[in-house]
Amino acid sequence: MWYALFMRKPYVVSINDIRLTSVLHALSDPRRLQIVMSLKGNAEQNCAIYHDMMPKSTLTHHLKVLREAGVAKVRIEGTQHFYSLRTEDLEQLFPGLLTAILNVQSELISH
Amino acid sequence: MWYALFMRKPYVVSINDIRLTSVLHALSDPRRLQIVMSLKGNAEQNCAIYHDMMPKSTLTHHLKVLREAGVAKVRIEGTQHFYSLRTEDLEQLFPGLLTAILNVQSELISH
DNA sequence: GTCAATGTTCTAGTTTTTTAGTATGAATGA
DNA sequence: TCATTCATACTAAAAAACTAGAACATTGAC
Repeated sequence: MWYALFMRKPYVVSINDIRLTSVLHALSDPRRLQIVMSLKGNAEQNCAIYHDMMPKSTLTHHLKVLREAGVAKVRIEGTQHFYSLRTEDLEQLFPGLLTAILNVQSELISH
Repeated sequence: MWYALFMRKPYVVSINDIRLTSVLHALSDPRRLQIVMSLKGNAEQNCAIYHDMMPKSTLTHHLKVLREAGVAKVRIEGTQHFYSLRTEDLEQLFPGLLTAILNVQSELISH
């Protein structure tokens, strides 16, 4: 379609629209938090590594929540999507928050 | 007083049962986060100050979520309930987390 | 063009959460 | 005892979130 050129880049939430409640909500789901933990240390992950965690459509949903909250961003390369955390943006808005969360021991994450 | 022994103590979540996802979920609601912010700096607040924010039963619900997640605790004095944050427990489990959240500027909290 | 690989969108069913009215309980003072 | 205050419990309805199957879209290789 004619607008395909504009859709190649996924919508990214402006740093000015990131809000704490949305970020906390995005991080409050065990599966999303697991995804976020896997992106620790500026890691970039392809969706494929999560496919044993959940069905594709469920994964897409969770990644969308993370993107729309401003927690994660995606880089598209061919047919593959590579996800990473918006570490700098989050640090700027909420100093120390992401670090504190990423440092939590796995036993304390969820029941 | 002798009958103090029979006084109902509110259920308190053991520190061993506090989980990050539950804490983040509790903090992800704008009204609950507003309550938490009002408890900053070891403040202790009586429920009454929140009564212009929402109906009593709604307030009770939100306070219960905060208590059950291990974010807040309550001290009962007569008919009044005084709420405060479990600052030390949270700092022990999730170093830096609560501080990071309490330091967020109000404009960045919610839409 | 056709095909396979990779993800998204659409949709619906289920579960969880939020809200708030009403009823109930516990403590206090007259 | 009785009324009052303060807060929780119960209940039901509405809203939001989660899950996942099926269809669709995009890319790259042949």
